[in-house]
Amino acid sequence: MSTFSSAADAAPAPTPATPTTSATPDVRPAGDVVRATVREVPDKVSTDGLEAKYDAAWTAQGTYAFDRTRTREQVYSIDTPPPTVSGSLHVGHVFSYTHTDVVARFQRMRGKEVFYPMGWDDNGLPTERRVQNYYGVRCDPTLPYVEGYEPPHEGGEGKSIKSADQQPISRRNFIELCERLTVEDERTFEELWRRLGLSVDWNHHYQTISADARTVAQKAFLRNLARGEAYQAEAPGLWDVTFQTAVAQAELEARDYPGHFHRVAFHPTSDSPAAGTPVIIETTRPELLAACVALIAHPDDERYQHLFGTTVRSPLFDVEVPVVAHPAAQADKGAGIAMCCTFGDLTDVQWWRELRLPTRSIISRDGRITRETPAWIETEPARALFAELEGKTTFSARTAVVDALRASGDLDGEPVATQRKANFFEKGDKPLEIVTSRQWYIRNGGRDADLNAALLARGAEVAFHPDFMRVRYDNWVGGLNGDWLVSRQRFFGVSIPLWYPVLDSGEVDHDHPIVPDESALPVDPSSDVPAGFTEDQRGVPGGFVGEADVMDTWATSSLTPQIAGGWERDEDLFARVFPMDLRPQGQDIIRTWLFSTAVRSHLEHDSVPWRNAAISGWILDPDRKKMSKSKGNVVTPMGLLEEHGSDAVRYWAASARLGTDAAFEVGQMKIGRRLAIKILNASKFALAFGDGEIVLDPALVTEPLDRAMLAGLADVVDRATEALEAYDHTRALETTETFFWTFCDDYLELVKDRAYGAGADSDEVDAATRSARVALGLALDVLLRLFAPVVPFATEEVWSWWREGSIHRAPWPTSGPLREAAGDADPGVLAVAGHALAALRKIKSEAKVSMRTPILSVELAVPAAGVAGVEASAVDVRNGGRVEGPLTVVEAAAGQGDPAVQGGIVVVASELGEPVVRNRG
RNA sequence: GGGCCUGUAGCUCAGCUGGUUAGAGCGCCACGCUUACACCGUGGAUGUCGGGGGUUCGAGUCCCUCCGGGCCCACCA
Repeated sequence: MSTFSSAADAAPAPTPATPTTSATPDVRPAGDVVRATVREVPDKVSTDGLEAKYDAAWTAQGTYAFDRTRTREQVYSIDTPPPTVSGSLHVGHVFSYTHTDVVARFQRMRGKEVFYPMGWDDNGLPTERRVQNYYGVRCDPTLPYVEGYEPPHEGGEGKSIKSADQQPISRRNFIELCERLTVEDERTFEELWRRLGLSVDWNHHYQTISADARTVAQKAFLRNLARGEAYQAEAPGLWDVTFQTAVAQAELEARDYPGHFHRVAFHPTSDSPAAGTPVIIETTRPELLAACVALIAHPDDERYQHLFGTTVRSPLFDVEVPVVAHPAAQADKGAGIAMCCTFGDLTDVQWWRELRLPTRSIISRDGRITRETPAWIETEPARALFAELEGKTTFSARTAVVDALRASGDLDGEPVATQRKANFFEKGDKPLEIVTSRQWYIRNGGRDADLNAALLARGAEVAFHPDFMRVRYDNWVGGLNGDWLVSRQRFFGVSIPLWYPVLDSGEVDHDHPIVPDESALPVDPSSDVPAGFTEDQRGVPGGFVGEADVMDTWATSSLTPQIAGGWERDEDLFARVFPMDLRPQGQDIIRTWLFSTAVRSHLEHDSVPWRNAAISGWILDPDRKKMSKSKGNVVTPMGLLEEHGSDAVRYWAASARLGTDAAFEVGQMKIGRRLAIKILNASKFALAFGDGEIVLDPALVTEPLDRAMLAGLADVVDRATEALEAYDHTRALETTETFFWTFCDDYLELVKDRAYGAGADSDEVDAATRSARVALGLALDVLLRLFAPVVPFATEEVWSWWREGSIHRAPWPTSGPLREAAGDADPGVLAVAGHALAALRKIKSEAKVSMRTPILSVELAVPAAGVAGVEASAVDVRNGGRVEGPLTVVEAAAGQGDPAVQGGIVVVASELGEPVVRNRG
């Protein structure tokens, strides 16, 4: 499958089918009043089926199609996280992708042309495992490509297949199977995203294992190599014995690991001043005793001064090792004197390097003790003992060594259980070992203070949302202790695009890699042949060998802006979208994805990759634990959307701030559903008055209450806009929502009768009625657009009743026209009128009668500040409260009334009419 | 050990630069089928703002300290 199939590649851009697909500023010449005609309002509104209806409509109309003729300034580009296919999407994805979509929709309505691609991450261990099990194959890069290959079986879902039963195939065949398998996953994922209402331009999607992505990854690597930013080194490094691959610092995870302290006696040599007194060290890894190269204590440690410069002999293996001083040794740890082995941990590596100690490695790459007795073990009993350890796992070797120590009397006391921390590969389940190997690195500031400072400065150029997430970036960059290890000894992935000459001696010359021409990318060195060579020269003296390693999956994902933006493939597009505006992502991968992307962009483009980073929080279980992928599967995202509706689920997601963990709460979704339904119903009502023509002319709004409402709405628009500009969608939603409920509960009730035209005898609509109708139209017009980013389906449905085109291409509202209509009206008038209405309702509620019951007379004591407001809206208050007799307003005495209850308005006296009883069938 | 976030009504959360008597929704109680909505409406009850100190005329908000949750880094002798 091609990465960017379609419209996006072929300039010019698709012409939007509807005239309003491009946002225009919400400014119009005076007198150019929008006249909307209401049509087709359903008798019974519903949110059901809106997802399918509008997904189809948006696709057909190209509502979200990216117009690539726009300039960089007009574009808002998003570096979407590519979800791992072969995993499954869970509620956490729905949560964070909704946040991004809210931003995308807002920016689009603000007039930006939004570049919002979708990627699929199908390059990595999850896909590798899945392809193995599904097809019963495994990747063996030494094998040649087979044209038209068919796997032994298909659909071996669920159970894993022993590697012996897997058919070995070439890397290229393996990648093809991966692409075949992930097509289905991607279809499922796309269905979910469409149903959720992500306003992605589906013409722009990519796969991290596609030829285009591989080309970008390899090209960027070759550029790094050419500039000296990529290099190889033979060095001890962290190694996962299960996956048998080197592991990068960023993939480490410290976990608790049970172990034991063992006190082990070393014996000073006969010429030592300490001869005769054993030196006791403590170790949790006695199985490494044979790999001991020194005992090390802190230079200031009084206890060991007399030993520095002398030698001791190890127990059992009888190897002579020096006792040396090094400041990294800590007097308060263990016995204060450590056994340095090559290599037990990273401190050992440091000592080995700085003290120039010999290398005595006994752990092989499969995590077992070497199968050859090392030369430095000389005595016969020692060699015999080691022979027994050969091939054992570290676990059983430890038992054997401890037994031998106990037998020889060199174990001081019995092992003491302890809980220690060990480094694990985040996807592995055995502690990492340290083995020496040749690996490729990319400079990331871990060994270079200048580069480190430059990358910290890049971080400072990015606006983090929320800002405190920047600390994670700074801490990580500041704490780096080595360059980025990018080579992996895996079989599936993007190849490191290099070959090496084979010398006449038959040795491989790693120092002079053979580099492909960029035009030849992507290459697979295990099956492709470097220029100037032929396949029969592979692996023979005078010929070449291909680099067997693949790149770290982050080495590809760190280039998502380049992959999605068309770097070096579509430079015209790239110039319009890069550096991107937004990187949305989870907080857990700041040190990996976010940082590595910053590194690549800095090195290749001397630029930040994006200006903003929006970091979403976790979804927590009801028991406040992070909802893991496996647990998340209990509630499938599609099930959620089907049960509650997409608008409802989006509402739940949008209610949580960026960077803050949120509870998985069905209740919040129900509220969202209620909001969506309310939007439909209130809109239906607001559009129901008059002859169906809504004239959105601010000049026609004359009534104080209507003006007050619009003045309040103008404030809401300003506040919501400001919040969204600051990536605070929660505040924008809350502000809008609060206003909306007041609008429904109070304003609609107050204005209802006047809008119907009650009291107007003639066909001629009087000014007060017209004022209400116009105000309703203006308010609805704005409210719908304010809600559109969060509740795209219900708002689009309402829009379709009376407006042209998609609301999602309508301009974001501005407060200008509302203020024009409101004049100098005080928004407080609506609040006061609402309080007065509530006071009247309370009379009926306490009398336990229907709200339709008329009030024959009432006297209200209103706080001084509200008197004018109640008087100005008296007609509406009377209508809303069904006051059929006198409504008297007096000023409340100081201390009278509770401001928290009906704004301090107190009913002094009231008389109710006969309760209205009416049964509607 | 270092750092970040967090602790407000039974639940989920607002509370911006310190300023009347601390808010919302859900849930709960009572009432009401009102020509937008019963997937509804109306009214009501509910808080030692984690504890303790301090600054201030005034602290949920600022400072110190302790306690509880979550996370990141470091810690493998």
